[in-house]
Amino acid sequence: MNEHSFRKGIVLVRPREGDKRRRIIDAAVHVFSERGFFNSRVNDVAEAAGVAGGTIYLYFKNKDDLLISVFEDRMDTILAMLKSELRKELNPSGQLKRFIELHLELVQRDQALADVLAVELRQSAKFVREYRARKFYEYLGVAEDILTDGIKDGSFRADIDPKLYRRALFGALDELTVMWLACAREDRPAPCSLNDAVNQVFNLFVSGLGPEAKL
Amino acid sequence: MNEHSFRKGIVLVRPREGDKRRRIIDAAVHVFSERGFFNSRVNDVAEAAGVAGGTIYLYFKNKDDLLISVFEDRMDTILAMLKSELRKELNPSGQLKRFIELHLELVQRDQALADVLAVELRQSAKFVREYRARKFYEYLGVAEDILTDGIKDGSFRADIDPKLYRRALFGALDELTVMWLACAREDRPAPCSLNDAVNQVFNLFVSGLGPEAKL
Amino acid sequence: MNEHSFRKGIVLVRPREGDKRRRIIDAAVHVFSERGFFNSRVNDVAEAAGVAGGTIYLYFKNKDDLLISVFEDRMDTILAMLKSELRKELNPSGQLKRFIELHLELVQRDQALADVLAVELRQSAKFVREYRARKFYEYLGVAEDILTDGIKDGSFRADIDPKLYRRALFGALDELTVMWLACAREDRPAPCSLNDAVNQVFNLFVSGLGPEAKL
Amino acid sequence: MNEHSFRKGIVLVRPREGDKRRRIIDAAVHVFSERGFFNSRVNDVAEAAGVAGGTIYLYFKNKDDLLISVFEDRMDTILAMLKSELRKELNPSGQLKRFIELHLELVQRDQALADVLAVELRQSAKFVREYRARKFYEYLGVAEDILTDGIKDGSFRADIDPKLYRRALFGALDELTVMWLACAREDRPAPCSLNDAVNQVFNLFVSGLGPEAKL
DNA sequence: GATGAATGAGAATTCATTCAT
DNA sequence: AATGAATGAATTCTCATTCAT
Repeated sequence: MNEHSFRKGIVLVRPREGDKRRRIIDAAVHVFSERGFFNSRVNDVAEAAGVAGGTIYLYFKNKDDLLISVFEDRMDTILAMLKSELRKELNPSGQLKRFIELHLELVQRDQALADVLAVELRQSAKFVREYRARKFYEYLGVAEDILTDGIKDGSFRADIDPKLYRRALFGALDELTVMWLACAREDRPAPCSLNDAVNQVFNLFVSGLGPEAKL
Repeated sequence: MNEHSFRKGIVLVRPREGDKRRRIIDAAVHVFSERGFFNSRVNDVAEAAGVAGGTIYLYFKNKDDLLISVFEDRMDTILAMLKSELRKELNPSGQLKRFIELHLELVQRDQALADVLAVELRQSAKFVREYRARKFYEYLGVAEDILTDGIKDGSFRADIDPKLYRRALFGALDELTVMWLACAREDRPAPCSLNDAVNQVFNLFVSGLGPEAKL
Repeated sequence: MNEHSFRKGIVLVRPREGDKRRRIIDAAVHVFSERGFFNSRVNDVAEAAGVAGGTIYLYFKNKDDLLISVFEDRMDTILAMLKSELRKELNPSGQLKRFIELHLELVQRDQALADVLAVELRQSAKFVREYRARKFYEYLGVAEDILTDGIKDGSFRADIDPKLYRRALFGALDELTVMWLACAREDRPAPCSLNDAVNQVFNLFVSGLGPEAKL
Repeated sequence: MNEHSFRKGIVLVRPREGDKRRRIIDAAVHVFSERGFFNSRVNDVAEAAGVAGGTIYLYFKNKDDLLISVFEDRMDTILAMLKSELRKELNPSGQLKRFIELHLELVQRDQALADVLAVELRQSAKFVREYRARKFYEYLGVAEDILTDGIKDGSFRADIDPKLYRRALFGALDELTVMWLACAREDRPAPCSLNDAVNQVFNLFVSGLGPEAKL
């Protein structure tokens, strides 16, 4: 809210700036992930965040807004991380591999978040149909940029539609996410190591299934 | 809607056995697709089906059961059609292409159904987490069979994990579905023809992105 | 709702037609009168009417609508009664006296109703500011007609503004209503008999109105 | 609003004692008038007064107390003004006319206040039923005194009940007030000039009261 | 089987009031 | 004194489900 009301490095730092809002969002990720968005009560989130029910409404317009805020908050972090990491890669091929790696790493590291982003967010009609657009397209945009760069420099074939491929890539990763979450939930072991998954998806997208593809 | 399907007091046209159940399921597909499962009222479905609210409960245990029944009903049809169509294809490569084609055709032919299958089914906690499994795995199984057959007969590389690939394939198709539905909803033209989409996805999976792959 | 779904005089009369709606309105008059509109809970009304809370919402859009419906329902009855009674009077002077009499009689006969009409209805901003108009003006219109008729036939002075006088008359009666209600509430005796009140108000208004003022 | 009424760090213009209380009451008149008492939030009043929400509770016990305080504060002023003005009039007839005049002038001068006094004060159950009494009866008492004086000195008929007539007078004026406020709110022109209204009401009451009715 | 009126548990949201700073 | 973030009790309204007809 008022992020600048204290002076850095001086004693009078307002304790835990943005604390409540942050705690609520963090709690929401876990509660929504656990029970699902529609089955979670706002008070569940409040309790998990250690605040009173009404407090949620000081920071969020309503339950939907809370869901959207969770999304925005997390996506901001993820997008920043993603861009910064990809900048370290030299060529589109490396970037694509890193993109896949980062996506799947994230899923493993924070399953609750993965669940909210991959499953719960699709619930709110309002979300999928009206809001999903912005940050989501930014994420897709990152993938698309890799593809167009690769086409330009000749690492990828020129006859593909980047808009279609970025979707296919996202869909594949998203579905693997759902699979992984299901395993975790049912205490089944993951079907393969993260490394294997990354390699397989990378190979799929770069070389395809064809036996003579990859020489 | 149904007030005239028989004549009062006369023995006549007893509406076809199973008529109501069918009409309710058909209505549910459209209502759930329109408003989303959680935002749909049971009475909305009843009204759309031209039956009274209570009638739903003569055919389905509860709202969740209705959703599950929609899924089972449609999946049965789809799986039967899918299997029968694939039997006509001679080799795994042709089957894969046909599989992609049939999936995407389905989306175009019946968008409401596609929407329910692709989006709404992820919703009900009960669903994604407990139910989705059966018929959905059967669908995935069809894809997996194609892959394993292809590996066996040498048309596909041996170093792929069919369980992972079938998911990636489904995820890619699913996400394209979502994209298509979004276009339809917002009256934007679809990004490309069905034929193009089939080819691109097929190429992606069979040949990958590599420029010199498929010679 | 469906007032015509039964045939009068035949056995199969649907028991107590409009029963619930009627009972809710009757209950609302008493509950609102007792606790005040804003301090009444919808469930109080439901309980008083002997129905479940949700049932209210089958008959009324919301709490405000219930208040407005109470008003409309009662005013319809009152206006019908008023007009029918006034038709029996031969001249404006007699009608004016009867109008005053009926207004004050009503207050004495049904204090809960009087309280809702005179006090509680002024609470709902929506009501006073947007709705009050219609039926209320019809009531005022009855008074105005008497005044204009009286002016025409010479029983009342011609230099008065009927729009102003009808308001003054209503205001005087309304305020007496409030006074009477306060007495009843506090178990004080009414300040005077109904007859006296009628005569005094009549004298006040008629003598003031008379062209050569009551000789 | 108030940020510049004193200079920081300098002893200077300590805002007038009672400043906050006054500002809150003034704000309350407007906010209550605008939205109605029950629909006004305490914070609305605070904001309008330019103070923090909690500050209200340094000056008033609770929301009801605020309403009562508004009433008392305004009525004190009005009663003082009223008495002082009436003292300038020589006879009951002149006083009655002046009373009417002052009442209606008040409405025109400060419509927000008039609205609160005429409409909102009937609201709070606590109010109409317990509190309204005191200052309101003092106001009525002023009217009654005029009437009894007039009866004593023969300017008014002896057969009237001053308790009834003072109510009728107040009610008439009150209702005209409501009418005026409605016009103001809907940007309709007032039905007549203030002078006309005063004369009409005066004629209504005085001619009706006159022993041989104003010849 | 079919109906649809009735139910009542459940949830989101509001807002008067408090109190640590 | 003043603040305004936080509280949590209270209330409206919704809707899956039941059941008498």
